[in-house]
Amino acid sequence: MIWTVAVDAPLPPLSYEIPEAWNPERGQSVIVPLGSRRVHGLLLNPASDAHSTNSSATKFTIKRAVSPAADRPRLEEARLQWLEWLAKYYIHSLGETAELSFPPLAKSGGRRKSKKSALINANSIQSAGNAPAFELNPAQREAARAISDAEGFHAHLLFGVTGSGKTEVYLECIQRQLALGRQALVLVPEIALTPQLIDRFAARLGERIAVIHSHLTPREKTDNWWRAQSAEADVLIGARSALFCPMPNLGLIIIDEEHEASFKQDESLRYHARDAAIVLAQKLKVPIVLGSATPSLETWHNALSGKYQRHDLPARATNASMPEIHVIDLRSQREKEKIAGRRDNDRPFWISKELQFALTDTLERGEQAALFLNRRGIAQSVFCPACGTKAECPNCAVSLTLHGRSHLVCHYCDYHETKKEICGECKEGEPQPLGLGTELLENDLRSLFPAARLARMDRDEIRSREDLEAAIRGVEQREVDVLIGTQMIAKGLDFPGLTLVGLVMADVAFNLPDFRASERAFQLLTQVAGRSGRHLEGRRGQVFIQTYNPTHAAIRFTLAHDYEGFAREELSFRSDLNYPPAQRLVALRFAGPDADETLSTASRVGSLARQLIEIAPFAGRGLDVLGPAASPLAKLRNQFRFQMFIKGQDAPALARTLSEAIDKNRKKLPPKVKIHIDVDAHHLL
DNA sequence: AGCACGCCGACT
DNA sequence: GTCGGCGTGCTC
Repeated sequence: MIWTVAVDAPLPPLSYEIPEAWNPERGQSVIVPLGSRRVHGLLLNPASDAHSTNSSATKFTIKRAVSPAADRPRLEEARLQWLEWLAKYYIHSLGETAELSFPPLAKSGGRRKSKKSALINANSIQSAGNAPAFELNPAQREAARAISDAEGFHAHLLFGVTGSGKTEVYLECIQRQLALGRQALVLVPEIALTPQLIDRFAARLGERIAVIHSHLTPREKTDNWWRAQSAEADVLIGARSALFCPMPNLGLIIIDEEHEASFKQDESLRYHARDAAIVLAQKLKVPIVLGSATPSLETWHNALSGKYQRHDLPARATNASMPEIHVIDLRSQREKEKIAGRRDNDRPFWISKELQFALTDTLERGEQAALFLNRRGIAQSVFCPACGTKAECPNCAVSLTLHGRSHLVCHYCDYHETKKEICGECKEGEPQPLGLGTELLENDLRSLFPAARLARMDRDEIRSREDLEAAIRGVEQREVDVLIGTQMIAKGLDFPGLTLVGLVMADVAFNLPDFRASERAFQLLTQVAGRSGRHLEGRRGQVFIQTYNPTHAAIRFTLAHDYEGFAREELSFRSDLNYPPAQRLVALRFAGPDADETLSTASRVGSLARQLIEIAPFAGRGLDVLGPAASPLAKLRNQFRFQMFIKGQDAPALARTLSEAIDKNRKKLPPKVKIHIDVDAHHLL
């Protein structure tokens, strides 16, 4: 019996002989020979005789499968169709896509108890039964009811301001599903998968939860996968990859912080977990909830058009008010100082008087503050005042960042060198630091507030999940007065003592050559601001945004707590320029060791794309090809980078056709130039 | 992707 | 003499 089999290799499905005694069925896994190796394969369809004779006429002989894959359960039809959709839409091998549905190791022979308790705090589980029944407020109750009442596929947007208690709505919806004997899947951004979140779920749902994320060991992943797959766990909480776990009774999918960029995978299968989850929910005919205080414009667009049903949580769940936001214009700050002819000697250049006073107040009250800056290190770069030379990475087209007193580091590869006392170019000037980073903030604050206990959270300080957890615990237990951090402190953290947030230089977020920069800046500003005063009563949390560009839309609308206003303005801009969500966008990336060769390859693919647009079925459908042009990060790790964009509703379809054309002509193109197609690309640098 | 095969350069 | 660099081609 001949079957087409999706093999775990970057190849289209291949034909294999499957013994009838195995009772082969679509969706079953087998082991097949491939060249000199043995790989996993997924049975797709029995090949019709006509087909098999046809293809066997073309020189290869069909091999026999080795064995059934003993510990891989059969995938159900809805999941198979979903995998087929994923592979086609994101232009990736079906076999490699299917491979994501299975755990990295073989099933263990029992003794799994100890691992699990290490993951989930025992105290939280114990309190599960007697956790006080949480009183939902009317908005939460109405949202949970509306989401739970509808049967079958429905997409919901839970639009709740920071601190509005979206998690309580999720929990209510989950418990209703569990009562019906179904399972639930909760996807959260990787960074949010802290004990803070898991404990909260465990406290309400007990021990029947499983967790999957990239910081687990293969053994832990495998064990949690089996607990969800066997329905020993009712709820699976995980990062994007958890979507692939074949849960048998899935009744509800939740995507928390759906706007988060980390839901888009940037290599291999370049899927967006939120979009993939929507399609999975459709195939499984189950409801899906997207939650955010700052929805992605894609999601907002779908809510406006009625594709998604919207539920609002307009106020914080506690009695706390939204924080009070102050915008500090750094330009006028400079002016004032010039006029005064002096500046306070003890005040670092990056902190305004207003923010300094607010910090002093907060510390005197015994409350906590957080300073946010989206940059690590001491200084962005060092430059020579005599000849103007800037220290650059020899492997990447980026400047070297100063860490500590004299350590120059590349943030994109592992290159580092020691800062010279005298400029290597002109042998005259002494290289000076330029700009600022979190490490500098920490140093300066240490002298400014010697009594304050400081903690820094960025990629230099926090290298493991354990570090992250320890740092969070430190702030929770009030062992820290001022928290200094990058992106890392922006997301989902809930610290009751935190009443002041300072954004040291908001501009870093929106001065990027990416059409989503403004959206991301707004989300970041709103989310960071949302950490302040979440549990204050009778007084508002304080937020200071320092910027050189106070009229930027991201700042204006954050100041007014006006997501809808921001979305309206930004959507009209996107629509004018044919950017998503008005149109679809596909990025083609070219990377190779030789700039000319890489560019000429990109150009050839570009003219191929333009030719394809001229012919059916794409002709006259408003497709646009932009570029190729050098990427904003023109060289990384000695690879020159160029990119090209396809815009238009049919962009993914054109990309598929283009991909086939590239494959067919692959031997005519230089082998060292890597070509990647990114459907619905998000990172454009 | 992974692996074999094959063709050149530089060592024990 | 052979070890190993990677360019090329193939996998039912």
